[in-house]
Amino acid sequence: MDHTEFVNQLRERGHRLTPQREMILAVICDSACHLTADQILKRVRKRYPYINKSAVYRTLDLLARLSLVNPTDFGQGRVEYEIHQHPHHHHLLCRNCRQMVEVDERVLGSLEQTLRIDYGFIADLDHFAIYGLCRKCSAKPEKSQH
Amino acid sequence: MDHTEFVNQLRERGHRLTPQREMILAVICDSACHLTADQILKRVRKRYPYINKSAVYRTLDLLARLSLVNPTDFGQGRVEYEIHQHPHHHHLLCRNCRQMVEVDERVLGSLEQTLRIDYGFIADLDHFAIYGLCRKCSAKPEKSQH
DNA sequence: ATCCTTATTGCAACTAGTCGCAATAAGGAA
DNA sequence: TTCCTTATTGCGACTAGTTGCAATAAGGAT
Repeated sequence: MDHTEFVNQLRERGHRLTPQREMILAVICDSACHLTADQILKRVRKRYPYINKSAVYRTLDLLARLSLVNPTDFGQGRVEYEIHQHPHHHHLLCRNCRQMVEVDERVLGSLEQTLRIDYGFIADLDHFAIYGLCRKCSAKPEKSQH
Repeated sequence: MDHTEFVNQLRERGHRLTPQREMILAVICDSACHLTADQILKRVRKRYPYINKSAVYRTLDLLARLSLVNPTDFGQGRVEYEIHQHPHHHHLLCRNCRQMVEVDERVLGSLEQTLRIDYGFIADLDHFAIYGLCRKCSAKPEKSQH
């Protein structure tokens, strides 16, 4: 995926395009999967070793607010970023085997609707992963789950 | 709420009862609302100034694994603990006014069922808060949401 | 091309939480 | 009561992420 459209988005919405931001966006666009802030920092440093980690955190924060990247909170302080995609998918994370399953966004559709209609609450359901036990691990006896 | 039943639970499940653990449980039982690890540490220190923060984190971890306390991840690294209660409630957190609304656990019942039936995934839906905009804030124009 | 405003960066100090390891003490056995 | 095993604690060093502030530079105006 080309990152020029993301760069344009940034400019169009009144934010400055700095070399740091451009490099961070390029790294995220080039990656097929989720990246942690630290992985992004390390990859940017291959091109420009002087980049500061504050710039990375602040840029990721901005890109998330602009919905250009999507952070997913996997709990235990693990947050991973990926380019914002449609249709969005949610993440089921097995706490036993650590395997991650991606599910269609429609799975959370009725929850979103219930919260909106019954509570007037416009929920943002994209930002967390759901913990639990996957099909395999829930079938196993407790013992093998160490 | 008395904490002796929680202390007994600990012992019955083969864990040692240390003064540190007893004090941590007492603090959580005495509090009507959620507490962060740091708040718990500070309150325990009023009784016993020498307690170490590692002990607090490790105890909270243990109590959560035993389902005696319930940690809720509010995102941005904010985790708060409360005594495990039935029926459980979920947390809706407004990202604009920071107000928290508690909703009945049944609101997430059909999601839990869908994940179990369609994906064989036994979800633990108690551990996170749902971000979004509350009724008041979603009605306001964007401006006042600074 | 130069200037100007102010958004953004780098830095350094800070907070929250984790981890390995040696010392301690809980609680069962003798 | 004393001993023994080993779970638990305290410590200190570490990681991830945040923040205030001075220096820098993006990009619009002249």
